[in-house]
Amino acid sequence: MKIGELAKKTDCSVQTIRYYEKEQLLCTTQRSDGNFRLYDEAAVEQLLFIKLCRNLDLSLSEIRQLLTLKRSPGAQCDQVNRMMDTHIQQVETRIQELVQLREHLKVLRRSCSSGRTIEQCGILQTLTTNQHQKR
Amino acid sequence: MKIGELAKKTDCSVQTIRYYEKEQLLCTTQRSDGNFRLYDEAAVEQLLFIKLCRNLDLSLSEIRQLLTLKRSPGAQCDQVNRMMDTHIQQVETRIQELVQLREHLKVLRRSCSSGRTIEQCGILQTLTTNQHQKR
DNA sequence: TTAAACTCTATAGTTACTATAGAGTCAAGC
DNA sequence: GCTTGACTCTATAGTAACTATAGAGTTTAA
Repeated sequence: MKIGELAKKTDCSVQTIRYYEKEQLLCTTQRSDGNFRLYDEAAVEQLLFIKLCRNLDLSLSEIRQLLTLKRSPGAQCDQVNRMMDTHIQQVETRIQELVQLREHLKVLRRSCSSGRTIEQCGILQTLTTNQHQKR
Repeated sequence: MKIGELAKKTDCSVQTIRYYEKEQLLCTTQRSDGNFRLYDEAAVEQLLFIKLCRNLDLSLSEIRQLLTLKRSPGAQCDQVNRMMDTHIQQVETRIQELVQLREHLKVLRRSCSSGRTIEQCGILQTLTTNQHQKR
């Protein structure tokens, strides 16, 4: 199958597939006489695996590691578990940051109302005041 | 004051200050005989304002708009309020996405335990299975 | 006077793509 | 055989908000 068909099957853009190849997430494939990339079912599986990982917000580098690990089925899988733990922790941290940010934004928003001028704007006043607090 | 002093006063890197100037968040300043940028207290205030906005995760483009608005003190400030509302909504959405992602990751993590091999790894098995769910 | 510390511009790198230009390939219809 | 359209190829630039570097010039203190 050519790249367009693979793209359709996996709901991935053609450019993204070529990008993944360049980034070593997909191996270089056979080429046709006219220099077109040719793929098989294994490529579909691999690409779907990559997509699932991306949906989990794993980086391409992390996915690359997972793909490497998959190639040694007898090795310990602790590294996979550790990667997930670290990743979960990062998501957790980001959620907490955003929750705080949201509260900060809401407080700020409440300091203004409609019908005011820029000069009277509670938001701009707060941001311009010299109390320069951090996140 | 030269750029290094401004950087120290605002806890901003020298490169970032030059970058902000290029991006029109800071106006071009006077230069010394030796072509060094020279700043005054107003620049400190402006840069601190930008930093506060960045801490609120506002984009440089949004900050640029705010700075423009600040220059017409008589205009209505509804635009500022709308920008905040939109921004709060975006943060809200992102939090919800991340909370879902976290749950998904936790479920996945529970499918594996220590001491397994790659072949037995619950995480990799789940990701390799053909149930290709979306986020 | 000379060395250290500072500043300047311009450029490349980061992440994970997306978009484009310009060229080649292939299949179907005339 | 020829043309047209759909597809593919490579290479390059753009995105956001910086960070890092090279190579040059300036200033200040010893």
